[in-house]
Amino acid sequence: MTGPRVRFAPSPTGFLHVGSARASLFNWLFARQTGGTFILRIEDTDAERNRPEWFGAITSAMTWLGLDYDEGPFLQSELLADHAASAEALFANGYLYACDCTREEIDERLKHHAKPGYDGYCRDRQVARSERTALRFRVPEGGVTVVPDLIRGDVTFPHDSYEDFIVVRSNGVVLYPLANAVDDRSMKITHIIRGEDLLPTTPKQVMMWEALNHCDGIEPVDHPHYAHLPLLVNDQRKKLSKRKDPVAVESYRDQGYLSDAMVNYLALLGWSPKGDVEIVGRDTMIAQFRLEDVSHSPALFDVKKLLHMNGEYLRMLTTEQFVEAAQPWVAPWGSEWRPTNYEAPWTERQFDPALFRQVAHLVQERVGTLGEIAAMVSFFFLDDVPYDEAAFDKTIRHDEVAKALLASAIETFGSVEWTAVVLHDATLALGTAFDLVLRKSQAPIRCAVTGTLVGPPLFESMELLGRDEVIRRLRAAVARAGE
RNA sequence: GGUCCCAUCGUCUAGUGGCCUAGGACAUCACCCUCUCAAGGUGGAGGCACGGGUUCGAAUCCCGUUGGGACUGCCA
Repeated sequence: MTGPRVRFAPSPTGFLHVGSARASLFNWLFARQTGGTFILRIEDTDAERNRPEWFGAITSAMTWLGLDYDEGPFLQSELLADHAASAEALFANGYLYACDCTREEIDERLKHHAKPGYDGYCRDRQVARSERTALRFRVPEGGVTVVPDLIRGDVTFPHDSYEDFIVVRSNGVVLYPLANAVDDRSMKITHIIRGEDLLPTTPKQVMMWEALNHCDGIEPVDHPHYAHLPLLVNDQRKKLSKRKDPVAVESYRDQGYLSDAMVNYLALLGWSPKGDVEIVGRDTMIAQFRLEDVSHSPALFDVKKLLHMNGEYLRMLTTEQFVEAAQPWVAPWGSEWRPTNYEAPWTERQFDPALFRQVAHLVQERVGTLGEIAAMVSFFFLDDVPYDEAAFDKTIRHDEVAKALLASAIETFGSVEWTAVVLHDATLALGTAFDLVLRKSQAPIRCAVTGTLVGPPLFESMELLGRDEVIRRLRAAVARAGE
């Protein structure tokens, strides 16, 4: 394999962040288009923040999204020896120096200076290394580092704006900028595609990459190409927050968003396919994707548009596919995967798969997510109609005409041919007798049969429910109104 | 404060000097369809942040202003 090599390198925080998912998607699209290699690397060096058991959430979310990787997952925690060796080489070649300053001491010294950070106090003190010393990188004095970015062009950073940053903590852990660069070198990464928030730290990595290339005994490696993707922001125009914003990909899956819709929507954030069509499959995205075409400005993650797009995808499904996709929400007990903290409104005994199959097309064009299905069809399976009290009061309990109409309906429906068309006509005739238009005459019947005023088409629903059950419900509603 | 990034309808975007009277999508409004709710159809409103330049010609190139954001940790 001689194509580009790219990697997705998330830290395991318990779920896949939508911003990370998009970064992963763009890496994947680039790799698939160029015949390159897509590598998954879990950045778990910060033992205090990372939970080993959490990276499973990342791989399962990626699998759901269809972002298959060619190598990995590699755990950065298993590459610690490499990091340490590189740090030693940098130290031996004079690029790193020991520092025993505490944060307090530095703050004290810098109290009267406007510029925060580090003052270079230990730069030339030849401090002996100990378990109290960290290793800092000797940032070149003067000059600049240029980051070649495929999306933004060359970005120039003056060295003066960088303090001598810490590379190795006093406890021996090699920090992100070096660990990341070392792994990218050993994995022969050619293109680093990641979020724009990492752009300011990129010069550190470039400087260390360059320093490594000049260390004795280390084979020089070509610098990679960079591509910094625009940030995903919330309606405050701030970077998506793990605390305040719904960012877990898993939660969208739980709500019943389709993988294809999610991927399509994510791709549209910062990129767009040719022409006026936005609904495009993975093949089209792979064929048309260009890093050069990626937008420069932050994009707002708009759930409304995602919801619309999901509805479009839901409606493109055949009824069979729709029924299949709905299983985790309508029959979770028989489903391999099921949404977390979810319970169907009915029991396995109450649920009738054959009936659901017949009902499915009635809801397929009405829902935005698979998670909305159950509430819409629960009246088919529940023995006790789930009444919307406000609707019941308004259309039945406090309406004497409606009560009389229901009584007539019970009589009429007892003998008519049991098809949606006939039921429609019968209700129309019933309405005429009471001087009501169909929209009015169907309301109390709908409420009595389904419990609410909104839902799937009434007459088809009644046909599927059957004469006996419908009449039972009409009687129950009349009795209930008389209580 | 410093460094860097960014700037087309409310939102996501098309647009790479003349095809722009700025196109599409979501949201929104109206109408149509209609047994409810949706879905669907038709139509409307809505934008090049501002100021200078360059050019015969600028949404597109340059400069400045303003505004927004990211980073600035012994996190990643």
